[in-house]
Amino acid sequence: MKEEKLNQPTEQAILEAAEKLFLEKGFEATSTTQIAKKVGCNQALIHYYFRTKDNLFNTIFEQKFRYFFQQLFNIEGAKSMGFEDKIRHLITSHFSLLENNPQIPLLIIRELSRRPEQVALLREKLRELPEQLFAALNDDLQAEIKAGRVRPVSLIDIMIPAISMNVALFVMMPVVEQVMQMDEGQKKNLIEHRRNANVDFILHSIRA
Amino acid sequence: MKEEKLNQPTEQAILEAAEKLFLEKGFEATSTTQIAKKVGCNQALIHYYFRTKDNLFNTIFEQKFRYFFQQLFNIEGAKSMGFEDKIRHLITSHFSLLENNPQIPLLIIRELSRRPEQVALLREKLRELPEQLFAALNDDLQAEIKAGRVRPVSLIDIMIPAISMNVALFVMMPVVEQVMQMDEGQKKNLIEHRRNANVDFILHSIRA
DNA sequence: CGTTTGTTTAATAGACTTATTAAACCGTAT
DNA sequence: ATACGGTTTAATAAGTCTATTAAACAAACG
Repeated sequence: MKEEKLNQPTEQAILEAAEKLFLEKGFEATSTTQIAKKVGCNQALIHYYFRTKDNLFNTIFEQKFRYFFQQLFNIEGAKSMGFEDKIRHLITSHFSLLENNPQIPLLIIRELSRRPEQVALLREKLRELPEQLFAALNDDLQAEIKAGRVRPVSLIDIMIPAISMNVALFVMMPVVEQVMQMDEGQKKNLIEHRRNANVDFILHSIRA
Repeated sequence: MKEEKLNQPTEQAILEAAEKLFLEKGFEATSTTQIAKKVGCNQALIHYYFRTKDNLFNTIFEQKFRYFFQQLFNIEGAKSMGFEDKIRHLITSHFSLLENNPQIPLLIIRELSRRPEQVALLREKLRELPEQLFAALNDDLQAEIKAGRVRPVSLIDIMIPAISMNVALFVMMPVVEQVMQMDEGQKKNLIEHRRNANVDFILHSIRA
């Protein structure tokens, strides 16, 4: 029986090498031979630990995925804030999460359509959110609207632009980087600017 | 010598089948065998007309690409409008272009990194815009700001959110569709709503 | 009717992919 | 030392992929 411990250095090394390659090139464009080469081991070893390439991919996908959404909904600390600070906190947290995992959205977009099993995973993860956060945030929003500090707008019409702006930045960044011939410093500057620009744009848009 | 006429029905059929598959699954995940099967012809015929798979892909990529950016910068009719109408026209035109070509952004994001030749193509296409439109639009913006109708904001900080919201909608739509189990009607409703919601969100955000 | 020209197909070479198998290896415990 | 466990490798099966080649086919022309 396979141990679940992962204390094996090679199994971990395979996971890490495969993660990098899958994130970078996608499932189809990555071969077990390439993974083995990156690890510095024999190709058969990949199959010894994970049996199939699909297995290996799913392991990584689920793990990255659970981590990503766990972080996404990990929004303690915003509870006692005022509305504007709460929005600011949520959006910048989302931004930072993307900054630290810039390739995950594209991985999901790329691979989800051919993997119905993992659609269920995403659906389940997404069901954890709505009641707790969404309802509370919506109460706050309605109060702000009633108080005349925010124009009448639905919560979803705030969230979609916020998520879109954050995700689009990191999904499109590789293209922008190449086309604009940006160096690392320019890229960092752009990201740093967008971190606040995105949330400011949202806040300006919803004020009454 | 190969004719450039494309009056060959099979050559056109190959282009159309390949376009669908490349857009749907990407370059790596599409085989010439699959293309031939979709066309209903022998696999060698693909190579008879295009010699290599890479050739075929590049032909399609460049064609789609030129069309996309030509449309993108085809913004006559906005000249004589007031500022708000001009912004509205530009953003909804962009939205409609994406609506009619929803897979092009993802194709570019997916394939551009491995194709430096086509980075040059994109760079060239992008250089056609800036002087004409950007400068004129920026003059309008500065006038609006001076007149106190728009808050102080740079043009790029308006364009990035606008493009991001529009692109993100169509790039993320396949995922949203699957996860939310939306039918065709719900999808249409969402798109119809976002068409105006996106531009309204921008206009609200920039007003003084 | 036969030839020519462009189109299409069958066959296949050669490279690469995933996955399996048996053998080699290596540290540990008897 | 030796036998045993898990680990790693070499070898290879079986399949797919791109691309080429030679032959079959069909329509137009002499």
